[in-house]
Amino acid sequence: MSDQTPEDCKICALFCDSSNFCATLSPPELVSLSAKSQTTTFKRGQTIHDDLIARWPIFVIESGVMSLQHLLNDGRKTIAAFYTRGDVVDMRNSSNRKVGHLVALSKLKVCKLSPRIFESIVHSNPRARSVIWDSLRDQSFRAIDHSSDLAKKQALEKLASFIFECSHRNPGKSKKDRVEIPARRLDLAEYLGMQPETVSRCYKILEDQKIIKVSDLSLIHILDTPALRQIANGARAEQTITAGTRPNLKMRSAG
Amino acid sequence: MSDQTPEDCKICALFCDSSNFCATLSPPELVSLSAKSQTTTFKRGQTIHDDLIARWPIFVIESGVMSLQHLLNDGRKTIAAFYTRGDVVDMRNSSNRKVGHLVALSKLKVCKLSPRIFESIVHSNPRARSVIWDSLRDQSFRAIDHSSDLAKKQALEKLASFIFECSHRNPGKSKKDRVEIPARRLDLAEYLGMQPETVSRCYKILEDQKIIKVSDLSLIHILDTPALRQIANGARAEQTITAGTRPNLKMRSAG
DNA sequence: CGGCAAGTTGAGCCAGGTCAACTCCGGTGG
DNA sequence: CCACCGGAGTTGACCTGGCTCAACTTGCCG
Repeated sequence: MSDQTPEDCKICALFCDSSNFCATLSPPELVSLSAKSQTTTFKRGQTIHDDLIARWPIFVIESGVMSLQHLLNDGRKTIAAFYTRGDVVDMRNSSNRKVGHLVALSKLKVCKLSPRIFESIVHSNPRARSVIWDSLRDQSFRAIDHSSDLAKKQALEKLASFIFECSHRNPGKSKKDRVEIPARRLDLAEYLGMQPETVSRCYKILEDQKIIKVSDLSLIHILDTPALRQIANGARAEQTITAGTRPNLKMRSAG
Repeated sequence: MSDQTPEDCKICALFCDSSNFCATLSPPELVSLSAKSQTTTFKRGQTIHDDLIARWPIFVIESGVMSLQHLLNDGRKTIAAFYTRGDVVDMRNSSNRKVGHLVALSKLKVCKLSPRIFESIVHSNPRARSVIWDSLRDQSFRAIDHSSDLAKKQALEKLASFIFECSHRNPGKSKKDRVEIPARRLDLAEYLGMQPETVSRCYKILEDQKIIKVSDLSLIHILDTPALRQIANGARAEQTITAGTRPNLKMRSAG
């Protein structure tokens, strides 16, 4: 049975991650899906063009990070959603509505699936259907969560939420207290609806309060999970940006 | 054939609206779904309890408006999503993740569907599956759109976007320029991540600029669609809240 | 090593949050 | 039928979180 599994699939995100969508498939299904699929890579900043999406509306993120961006008329940019390893992106209605541009935020590898084969597998295999349905529903609720973060949370609270979101989204890699942030400060700001300067200041506050430690621009250690959770859930920090930085700055300039 | 259609179904939102999900069903399918479904009504402000959702995780909005609310620890409330007539709500993963509370925003009638029958229809009927899948994907993209509205738009821009969102969501009722707003000011504020006072001020600006006319708290007329569209798409209004109201207020107090 | 892009720090300002007073309206009871 | 009440909405005045702009530092790539 395993000897029938195509080689490529053994390392594929859809096979290993993504709640094992491909692992629910029978070998013949897997072979036929694999035969009609293609991987493509993108460099950071590259946009996935509309005509490519029209031809291959369904794909899986193999590695790297992809963003769905919206642009306002005057140039303000928003990252409306992130997709990471194992996420299944289904753009089959992108022609009906203006969903935005897909842009690679890092070196990105995607596996484009044949819509026809995908559909026929979803039809015939109830377990596969259930997995893919759950994943789609999960994306929907993730977007809803993100909306509510943006709606009422303050900058510090949004950042704290985001750290937990990252930690939940790659449970393998992060050993609970180590969280990988898959984006640059600028991207992060665009996702959280704030300015890069503000992101930077918020990180500083969390570091000063010994709640996190920023080892690298893309890797942080959570030192005090309950405190971070408190902030993320909106137990309104008495230390806001103003209260947090300005006294510190004064102290620093005084010392 | 039509004599086999259960009476209840003829007026059901899932049958008439919702891209005609039920209309794709064969009479026997419809009969079996109908037999195992139940309608329930809620009053404004009522929460749909978790145990009800656990037993009936899939339902359709027949009439009225339902909201998905998130609550922060210090009491700040957000309406993360609206559901209106024809929307299919699938909460089958609500146990895995904290999705929030479902609260009726008006007199609400929902039709609870048997998950088992629903699943079997989705399995056997490709057209029904495609319709329901599209609808779920649409909900997802709607949430993503909403995120990007909240992330970078100013208050006035968010309100303008919201008016278009309402107009698109019940294309039947609104005769292009008449838009029904299905929520109170307070709910609207919670959905758009702003204060009721600010919502009120923004309406006033749009009225003063002769872009809309508010006939009733829940019904507005769009007088200048291009201008409203401009604002919604972020062609940064030179008239912000401050610039809009304060001069007016001065004029008023001077006159 | 030089040049550019990303990130950080600082200072000032403004959009919108906050609080308080007032109006409007639907329901209730006398 | 009107007096009263309470909750929703509106208006005004003030205040602040975070945006803006500018200067600086850091890190990456050739």
